Amino acid sequence: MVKVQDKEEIILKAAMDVFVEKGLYGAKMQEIADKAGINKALLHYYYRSKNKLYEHIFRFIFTKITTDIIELMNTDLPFKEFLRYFISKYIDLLINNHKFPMFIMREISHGGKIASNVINDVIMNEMNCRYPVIDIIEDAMEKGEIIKMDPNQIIITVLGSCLFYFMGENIIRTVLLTEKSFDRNEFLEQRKDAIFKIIYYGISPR
Amino acid sequence: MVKVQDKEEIILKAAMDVFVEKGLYGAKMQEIADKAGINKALLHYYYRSKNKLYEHIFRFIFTKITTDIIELMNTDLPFKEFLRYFISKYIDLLINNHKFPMFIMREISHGGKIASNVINDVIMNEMNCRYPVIDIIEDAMEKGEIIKMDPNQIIITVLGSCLFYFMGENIIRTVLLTEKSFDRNEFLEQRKDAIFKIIYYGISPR
DNA sequence: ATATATTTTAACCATATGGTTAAACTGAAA
DNA sequence: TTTCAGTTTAACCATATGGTTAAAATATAT
Repeated sequence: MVKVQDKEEIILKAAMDVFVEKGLYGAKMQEIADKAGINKALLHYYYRSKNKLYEHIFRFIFTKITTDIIELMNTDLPFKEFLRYFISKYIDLLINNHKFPMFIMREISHGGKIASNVINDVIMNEMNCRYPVIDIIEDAMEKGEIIKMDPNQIIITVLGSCLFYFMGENIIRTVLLTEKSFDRNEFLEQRKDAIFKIIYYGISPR
Repeated sequence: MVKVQDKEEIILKAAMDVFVEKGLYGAKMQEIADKAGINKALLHYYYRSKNKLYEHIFRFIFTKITTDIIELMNTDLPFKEFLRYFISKYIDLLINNHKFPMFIMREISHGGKIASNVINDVIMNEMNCRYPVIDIIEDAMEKGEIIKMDPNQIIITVLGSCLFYFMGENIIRTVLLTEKSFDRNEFLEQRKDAIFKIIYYGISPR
């Protein structure tokens, strides 16, 4: 017989697939139950309501990617290497979780309670006010390695450049990257390099 | 009495608000009817079904922003000025339609028929195979004004840098831009400048 | 083996929702 | 004024869906 913990994990995995794919409203409890190989009543037995289950999933995913990113920022590398390292590892992260950004953004853009509760919790716990990146960037500015500007502009440019491909992959592939021989892995390796070069030299003194 | 065309516009506006805010599944016909000040039956009288209405809205929005962007690219400016102009105008566009990108992305990421039909139609009509930007970029590379790299990397970086703020505004404001005195307009003006500088100098020869 | 607690299920229930229908209303043409 | 096409509405319908219940099945302890 399947152990409780395993069963819980099976359910969670099924729920995650469906919610990530279709969002809160588009997901149906029946579909989740089917995917987990159980029936609806058991789903409610484990997770009292759709909203509870959804919040569970959202919290799990949001926490995972937040801690992953914070992990990436926790380094002593000098700025240039840090930037290269961060971009590369962040894109690796996205390759392995390519549907998460859209899922999170979709939920956040709704501005519902579920998202904001989780976000507040996670930010309270994981991030203590000031993130290390800001310090790393400001330090590099002090040393004259990069030009002075609002560090947030740099951060948003890095994140946006990395994320956009994954959020819009379908349309980008339809409109922009239309070659039949397109090699996703190769392109993403080039992408790491391009983002690093553009941004690093874009903020270097001239 | 309200004219037919006006009424149609009222309905379309209401439907747009609700669909953009909540997506296909989250939107309810009743809510759209209420917002338009009519009842459900009339909604079905004008637009036979929810899917039809949704496709109408999606097509309208997708066409609008696509043609707006193509319009921006239709210029004779030299590369440097073109890049500055494009970023500035594109962000202005996003300021005035800040919920559209998320709406479009959400739909596209589903990969449903509705989106792909519309996209194929619009791309067939509006874009004839090769976009002017690629030419502008490759031209600048020939002249040695910018370094050689896959033009798509530049395009994706520009679009991602511009779009990301609008797609993730809620979370960015929560996590990154937390000052009470934050001035959105001022920040976005700075953003135009930052994106231009980072990318232009990032792809300039050194 | 028996009793007890925990899992799992089939059958229901109440409500929400997309969609229909037939009748009533309205404005303009004849 | 009458007529008729085009509008608008209230009342309905069928289905889907989140959620409940009570009983059956299973595991565990004694």
